[in-house]
Amino acid sequence: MGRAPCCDKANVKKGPWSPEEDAKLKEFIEKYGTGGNWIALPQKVGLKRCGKSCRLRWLNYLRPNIKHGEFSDEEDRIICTLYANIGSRWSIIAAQLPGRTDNDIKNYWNTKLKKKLMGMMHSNQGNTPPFSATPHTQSQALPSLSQLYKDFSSFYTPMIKSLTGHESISHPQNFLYNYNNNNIPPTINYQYSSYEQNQECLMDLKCYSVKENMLAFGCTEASCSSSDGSCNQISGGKIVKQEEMGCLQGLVPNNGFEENQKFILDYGNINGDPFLTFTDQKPNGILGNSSQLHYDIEEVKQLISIGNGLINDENKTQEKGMYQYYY
DNA sequence: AAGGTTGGCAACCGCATCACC
DNA sequence: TGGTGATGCGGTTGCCAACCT
Repeated sequence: MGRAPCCDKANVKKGPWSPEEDAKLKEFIEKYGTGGNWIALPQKVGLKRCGKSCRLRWLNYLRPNIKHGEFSDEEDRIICTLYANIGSRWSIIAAQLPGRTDNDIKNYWNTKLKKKLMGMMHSNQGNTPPFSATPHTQSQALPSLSQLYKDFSSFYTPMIKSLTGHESISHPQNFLYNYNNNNIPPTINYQYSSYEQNQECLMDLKCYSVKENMLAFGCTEASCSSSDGSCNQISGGKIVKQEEMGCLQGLVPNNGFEENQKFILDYGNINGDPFLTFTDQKPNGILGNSSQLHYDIEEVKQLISIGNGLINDENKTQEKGMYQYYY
């Protein structure tokens, strides 16, 4: 037996809203609010509409400060950046764009922005992306990190330039290469913080400094100002309490990873001292502990290419999963 | 001018999650 | 703590206007 429908389908009007219906709904909500119950609302307002339909109409069209019309370049850039990081989490993306609704952004992405990006990619050297869309298998050799960087630079930099206005990303600026995650094409995240300057915030994502920048997905502010000392951050699309994110409390020793979890590898080089940081990511997207280890680039490559299992700093084995390289 | 095609967008649907009892 | 209803989200549909042939 299926669940009961939220309203009497036979007696509700569907399709486009009339100006009269809009006016009724708007006036009622502005006067009395929703009362926390959308299902009961249409009856109170005197509309033959489903509660869900009323909610949608209000949120996407009638509520104050809704922005309609053309998206700015800045909005384009934010959408592209967040989409590259978190995918089609439209509500989270919308939260970063005041006045825009998730539906608006979704439609805009599907009808215009995606095509615009594809156009840029295809016009770039007339080539397909230099990264294999085939999921990585154990028998495949991973490309070297320096090769990844070269490929990335030559293929994506013109596109990024057109989106951001930035000339180029120069080594050792960090970028994120999302390898073996079954996305086609593999996702690229580009970031601009520099190791030298140890910037707290990346250019457009308001991310953390290098040590914590694996937390960068959709973060709001690096600082915390709420009265109780806690605050919410968005990580991997999930809102989590800051204190839940071990990374923010400093680098803590890693004691191994749970099975089938993802992790992020952060390769860097400070004053000629290469390091590898990996951060475990729970299945729900929350990032947990991280450790900083000192390997050279060949060791990193070797580490990445070893087979299944868990990763920790003692046995240097790894699980299959999503590998995100920072340079 | 008319029919067909495409693009844009509002709205709907079904599912997952949340909140409350 | 499990059940139930409400809410929120993302994917999809369908309508309409603009454009093409």
